[in-house]
Formats: sequence, C-alpha cells, structure tokens
Amino acid sequence: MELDDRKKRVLQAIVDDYVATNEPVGSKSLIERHNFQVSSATLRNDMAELERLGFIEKPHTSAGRIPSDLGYREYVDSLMKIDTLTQKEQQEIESNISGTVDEAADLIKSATHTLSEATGFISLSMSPRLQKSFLKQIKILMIEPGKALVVLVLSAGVVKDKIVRIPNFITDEQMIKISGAIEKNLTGKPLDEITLVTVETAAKDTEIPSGILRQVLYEAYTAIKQADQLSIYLEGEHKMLAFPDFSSMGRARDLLGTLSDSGMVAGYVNEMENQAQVSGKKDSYMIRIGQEITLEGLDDCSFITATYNMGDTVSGNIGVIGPKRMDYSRVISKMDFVKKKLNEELKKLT
Amino acid sequence: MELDDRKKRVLQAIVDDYVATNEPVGSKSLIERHNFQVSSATLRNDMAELERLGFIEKPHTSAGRIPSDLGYREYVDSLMKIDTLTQKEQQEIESNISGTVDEAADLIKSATHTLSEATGFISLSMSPRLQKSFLKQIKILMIEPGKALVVLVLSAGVVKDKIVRIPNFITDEQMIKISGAIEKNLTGKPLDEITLVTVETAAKDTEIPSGILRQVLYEAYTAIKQADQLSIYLEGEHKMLAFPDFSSMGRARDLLGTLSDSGMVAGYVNEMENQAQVSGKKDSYMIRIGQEITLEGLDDCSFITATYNMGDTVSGNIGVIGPKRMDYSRVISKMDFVKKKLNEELKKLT
DNA sequence: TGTTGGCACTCAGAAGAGCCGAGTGCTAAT
DNA sequence: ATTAGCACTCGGCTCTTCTGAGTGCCAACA
Repeated sequence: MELDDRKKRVLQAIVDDYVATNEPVGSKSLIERHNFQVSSATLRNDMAELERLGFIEKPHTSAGRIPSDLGYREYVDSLMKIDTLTQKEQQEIESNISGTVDEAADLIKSATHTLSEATGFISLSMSPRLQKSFLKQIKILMIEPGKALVVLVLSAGVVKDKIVRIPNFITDEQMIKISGAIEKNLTGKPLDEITLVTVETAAKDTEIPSGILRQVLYEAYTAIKQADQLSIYLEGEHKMLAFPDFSSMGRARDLLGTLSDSGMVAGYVNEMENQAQVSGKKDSYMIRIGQEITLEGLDDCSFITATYNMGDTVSGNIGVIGPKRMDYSRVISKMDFVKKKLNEELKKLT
Repeated sequence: MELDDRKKRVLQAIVDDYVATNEPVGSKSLIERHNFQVSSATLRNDMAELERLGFIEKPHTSAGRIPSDLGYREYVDSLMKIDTLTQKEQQEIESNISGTVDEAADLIKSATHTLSEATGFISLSMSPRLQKSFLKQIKILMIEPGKALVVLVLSAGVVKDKIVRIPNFITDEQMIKISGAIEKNLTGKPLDEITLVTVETAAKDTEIPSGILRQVLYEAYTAIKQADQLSIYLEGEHKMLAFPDFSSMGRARDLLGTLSDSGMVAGYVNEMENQAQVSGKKDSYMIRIGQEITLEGLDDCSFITATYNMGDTVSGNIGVIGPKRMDYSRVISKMDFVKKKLNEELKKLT
C-alpha cells in the first residue's frame, strides 16, 4: 500500500508539528501552518485514511492526531531529509572532541559527552570490540611475592592491566623469562585467536617447572580474555526528566531504572549492531522507535546508534536515547558528525 | 535551651511517624500510636513549643507537623539510637562485598553497589586519596616510536597507567635506562612528595642527552600527578524517583542534574571529610541534612558519608544520599557495616 | 503550674457541575 | 475527488461546595 503524495506530506507535517509542539495536531491547524491547497475537510479524509493504515492515532475522540510508532518509522525511513549542520554547530562539536587526548577511552567519553550536549538527550558509548584487535605487547611485572601485574598493549592505542595472583615463590628472573616468552609468541595475534592452549604453548620452551608455569599462564590468559569485555558509558540521564513525555514519573522511573542496568543496555546495543550487520545496513545509523525497543520502559523513546571505527578491525558504538517525539533529522545529523569527528581523532591515535 | 523529657519523646515520635508515613503528624494520631500518658491537648502545647523552638513546622495551618531540618538534626544528634543489623541483613551485605576480587577499585565499587541495594537510596564512593600512598614501582614501556606507557604500582594494590608521547627517536635501550633510573630513585616515595624536580634529579645520572630526557621526565611526572586524581562513583540515582518527596519532577530534575556533575559532588564530599577532620569528629559518620547541604537541589535530601581506609595512610569515602525523610538509624547502621566489611577486604589486598 | 475537655476556626484536597472549544465524522452538494 | 456545513464528543479548565483532620485558645481542674 503506497501513500499518495499528499498523504505523505500530511504525515510528514503531522510528525513535524507534533515534535515541535507536543500537542495532538488537528486538520485545521495543519492548514494554518502548512500551505496545503486543499480544505481541512480533505485533510480530515486523508487523516482518517492514515489512521486506518496505522500511521497516526488519536489520544481520544475529540483530539487531534499523533504519530504512531509506525508513523515515525515511515517518517524516518522515507519522509525526512537529514539536515546539514550549521557552521556554528559543527564548530561546537569539533572543539569539544578534538584536543590533546592520548587515550582512546577518553576520546570516546568526550565524544559521548559532546553528543549529549549537542542533542539534549541521553547519549551513550560502547567500548570498542577488541576481539579483533591484536596484541602489541604483553608484559607481566612482579609487584610483590604472590602478586603480579599483567599489562596488555593492544592495537589502536588501548592499554589494559590486571593484577593477578601467582605462586609466592616465583622469582623476578623466572617471571621475566615467562613474560618474555609469552610476549615473543603472542605479539601480533588478534585477541580472539588467543586460547588457553595458545598461551600455554607460547611459554613451553622456558625451563620453568610446569606446575608453577601453569598458574601464571592461566592468569595471563584470563587477563587477556578480560581485556575485551564490553563496557558501556551513559551520560545525561537526568535530561529526560525535562520532557513532558516523561512527566508521569512512573515512566521516568522505569526508564532510568532500566538504563541503570548497564549490562542489559550494552546487550541491546550489541543486538542492534548485529542485526544491522546481518541485514546489510545501508544507513550510517541504526534506529529503534518506541515499542520496537525491547527494553522495558523505553516505549516512549527512540534509540539511535552508529558505529565508530578504531583502525581496520575494531569498532564500537555511540548512540542517543531520547523521546520518540524528537527531531530525528537534527539528532541524526549531529550524531553523524560526532561519529565522523570521533573516527578522525581515533585515527590520529593509531 | 534544653528540651524536657516528654518534649524529646514528642519530637522523636514525630520524626519516626513522619518518616514512616510521609504524612504530617497531628496530636491525635500521636496519642493513638504511642502511649503518652497525657491528653492530646497537652501534646498540642508541647508541639507549639517545639515549633516555637524551630524543631518542627506545619505545611499549612490546618495540618499536622513535620520535622524541620533542625528537628532532624536534633534527632540524629541526640534522640535516635543506632540499631544493630539482623543476622540476615549482615549476611546479605557480607556476601556481596567479600569475594575474590584483586583490584581495590572493584572492591570499592561492589561496596557502593551493596550500599545502594541495602538502603534503597543513592550510594557513592570516592576513589582513595592517593597522595599519601607511596610508589611501589614505576615502569616506562615503549609502545612504538613516539609513544610510551607509564605504569605506576602504588601501595595498597592500586595500579595506574597512562599513555604518553615521547620524542620519536628514543630507543628501547635508552628508555630502559631512564625507566630504571627513575624507578630506583623514586620507589618508596609518597606521591605528594614527588615534584618535577625530584623526577628530574632521579634520572640525571643516565647519560641521555638532557633535551630528550626532559620531555620523557615531564611526561612521567604528569602521569604520576594524574594518578592521585580523585574520582567519584555514584549508583542508584533512579531510586530517588520512587519517593513521593521528589514527585514534583522539578525537584527530581534538579537533584539528578546536580549529581550528574561528578566533580562538584566529589568536591562536596571532600569538604565534608575535611570539616570532620578539623572539628575532631567523634562519630564514625558525617551527616548533612536538608539546607545544610550547599549543593543545589539537595534541600530535601540528607547526605551521609563515612571514611574507609586502605593501609595506614590512604583513605576514601563512601556515602548515601537519600530523602531527608529517611530512617537514619537504619541507614547509618548499614553504612557502618558496609564500611567495616570494606575495610576488612581492603586490608586483605595489602 | 501543668493538664484537660471543649469549641470555634482553618484550609487543603476531593468531588461535582458547567462550560469551552478544538477537533471529529458524516452527509450532501459541487 | 473536494468541499461546506453541521451535529457531536470530550478533555481540561474553572468555580463551588463539602469534608475532616488538625489547630489555638480558654476556662476548669488536680
């Protein structure tokens, strides 16, 4: 069922007006604000049709119409055109993201912050998926008898460390040997190709008794495996309280409650990313609207994400969560620009 | 002006009832719930007196009384008695905090989480104040030409690292020399005694050209200085939305907005800690009620903190932020127990 | 002097009535 | 297919009234 041109314009106008005013929009106000060359009665017919098709709905009999989830979906898929940012908007974002930061994590955080500031909504970032990054260096440093520090330097400028317990009687010299052997054999390997076996084989030509060795290697292995754990960072949650859409408090609580479970949110972002990969995404962004979001309490939200890249093989996500009654075009263009800048800056770190 | 015994009981009863019901409490309901051996008229006289003294107030003429900030203050200072936790409550906390964690930061986080769960309020923790910790190890590892990693191992099991830029042409051998020299001379020094001069002198007997050396040392120095930056961790913000005390949305937004500025909150916690030190605190906790809190939007909250210890010289804070209409005794006893457990576990890491 | 019963008074909040007006669907004419 | 016209709907605003918990105060009492 294809919408004719005018109906498309009507839907578009309804979304635009509703986003701008937060009031159900009626046929008459539609005529006033947009110059349709027809009468309000005609629009009423169109609106009845749009409602029958599920694109709009009315909160109650005597009110105007508001877009349904499907309506928003149609809007973002085929009706809206993405704006370009003004010089000033670009500058504001640019000046916040670029700078003299040497750690990728800081850069990503500052991009997240900028994104929340620029949109006025909740922003988030996922840490890079490091399974595909490779080990540039690995060192095991003795801290004190029984305790050592595993330091991993990964491609794309990421460093991870972990304190591990080791047998008490291992000496500095032994540890240097082990560390050297592991480093020699694992450097250059992608994280997801490193298994416990790989690690154990890596150190087999040291002449350390295998009992001792095993435990150290096991700890080194877990440190490596922990390095690619995903983490999520959220910012600007409180901004949602400013929107009338969440004035009911119960809704606000559900929303913030769900978001406080960062594991769950991270999982959901991952899912979005995966689905986009499978379906051969054509857009630079992924978007979920209202009930499409399976997280509890986000029924009145839209969730927009994009993918940033760190080197050739490693990527992560940034995203925005806002009321589904949002200016999609503005948000998407801002997110896109933030992503672009972030990619550029990340490249400089490589 | 000392309160006589009955007036004390009245104030106590008012606080208790108001905390339990969130309704202004009147003379009659006071008689019903507590067995005062006098009539409601007598209590009315007492209440008038308490109001004159500023301990209680009425929201409007025809309502009961609610405690004022001063009333709560009197309550926590001299009226309440701290409960002891039940076996079950203790176990719940214990099982969450102890465990096999090797990093102090993780331990503190899990204590914070437990604290929020146990109280139902916002909890927070400050990272340990590391100025007084001493350097156990410092290593500078080459990552690639122009880039190095400074790794600091501090007393009390804290590790910090920082990627720094260095002159391109420094060789591995040179770096090992520099690293060794710094380590030899700085190990064992408290962070706050290390200055740029200390660092520069530490490496002066390497035979590296001083131009090159200077930059590396400067970077090492900033890495050290960055290590003791305070950070704050907050959890459970959304829980506040459940309380009728914050149902006005505007208040909720102000509260969460203020809390999202972590630097500001950290500064305030610091201030509380310092004032407690100066005034020779006698309690194991610090408490600020309502308007006593200078942070914007926390007028309806109480802010309770305690100090945890990591070794002899290093300490940090944990705390709870809840509605000032809270069960102080319960919260304080829980926080105290969490702190105790946290201290025990931290000790194990040393 | 502290305590009590009694009484007039207050006032927030709930409940109900009425109105307004933006918006709708439908019909008949163009 | 479009339009004018019209009867109808109903959320939300205002206004009023009512209710009841709670108060302050006074005069009597122990």
